Amino acid sequence: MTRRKVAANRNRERILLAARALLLSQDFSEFSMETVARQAGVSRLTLYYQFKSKAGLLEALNDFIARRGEMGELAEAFRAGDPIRTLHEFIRVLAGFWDSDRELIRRLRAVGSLDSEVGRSLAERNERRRHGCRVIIERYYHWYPMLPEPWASRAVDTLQMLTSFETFDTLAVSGRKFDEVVQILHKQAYAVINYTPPSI
Amino acid sequence: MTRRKVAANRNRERILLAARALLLSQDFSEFSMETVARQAGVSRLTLYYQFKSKAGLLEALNDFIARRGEMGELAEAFRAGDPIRTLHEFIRVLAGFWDSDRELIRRLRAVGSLDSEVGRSLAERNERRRHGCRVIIERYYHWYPMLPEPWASRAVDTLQMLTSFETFDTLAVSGRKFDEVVQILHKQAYAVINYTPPSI
DNA sequence: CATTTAACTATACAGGTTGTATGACAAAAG
DNA sequence: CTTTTGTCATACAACCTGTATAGTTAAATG
Repeated sequence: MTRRKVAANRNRERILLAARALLLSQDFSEFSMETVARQAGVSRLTLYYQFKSKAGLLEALNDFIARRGEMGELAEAFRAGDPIRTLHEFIRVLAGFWDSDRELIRRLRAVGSLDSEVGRSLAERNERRRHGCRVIIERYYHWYPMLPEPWASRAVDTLQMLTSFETFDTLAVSGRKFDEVVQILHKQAYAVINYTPPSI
Repeated sequence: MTRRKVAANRNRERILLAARALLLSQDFSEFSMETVARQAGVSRLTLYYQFKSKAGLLEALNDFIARRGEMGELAEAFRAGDPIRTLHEFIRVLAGFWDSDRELIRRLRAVGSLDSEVGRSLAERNERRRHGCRVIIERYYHWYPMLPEPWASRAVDTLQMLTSFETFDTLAVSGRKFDEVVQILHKQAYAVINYTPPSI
């Protein structure tokens, strides 16, 4: 990594942080290449040089917040032997990620619904989560083989819904504490796999 | 209702239909007052005369699709004596509404997350749905009084999450048929109130 | 019937946006 | 020492929203 690239990356990060701050401030109309550049203390053309377009900047911002977290903890969840424990951890880790920057994620998703270019990069990450859901259901199916096939596919869809950002957000928006939201999600997930928790 | 108002209302409707069509066409960037006016065969200034601003047009569009449907069927659901039946119908009617114009609703909600003015009008309707959820849980609590209080409040939140557009949309987006989605929602709602359906 | 009013339109404008073209510049890399 | 890379300045085209001003026509009103 050359000295120049290091400096450039530091600049990139400053820009992304400025973009984040402005995306959080009340109205999306305030979010323009000009204001982001000014807030980052950088020329507007630098943004175009680094991110090519406004959509490119938003995609980069999405990757930026997605990369910190996720990977490590999620992989660990899948190393647990018990599929119930894995399910438990999977939900908890994802909820933690959604909770880490809720307002920002909500706005990024909104932009993704309106701009097909940004939308594609979100759908990609969605697909990875779906794969996680499928693996969990398959493992559970292997452990407790009383589940007929049409059921399993439905379970995957339901689990994906329960682990989505939108689900977490609508639960959290009514003021619930993080732990309570996770408890609700766990209980709903039990219903998906017809599991009755031992205690209570 | 004067003859003039009738003609004006017909124009309003033409504009709203044009706005709907353009909001559905791929990219939100194509949605401008100019293109909407052209598609409706009307001057751009007529839009400002009728809706005051772009946000006003989007709010009106939201009211427009919200008014057809909902009211009648929802009220009927609450007339059922059995709270389980009411819950059942409540979910089915709302799902039907979300399904009636999914793409459009998704985009309108996205705009609402980015524009605080449009957002307020969406939050209002959300509050009405929340009230419905509360009534259902309270009725159930009255019928089957084995539910302690912290539980009931949680049930309301969970039910609101399950009946939200976002929940329906993420389930439907994976290709499920409407009836299947409703079945999934019913099953998850049973988990909320710890209800076991009589026949498997 | 005469007059007012409501809905709509035409033109023009101010101030904002994105994205590109062109060229310069300094510091790091080779 | 020469080249490359990241940044910046200025300028521009083509949009956008929202407003001001004034004109038109058909319906409502007295």
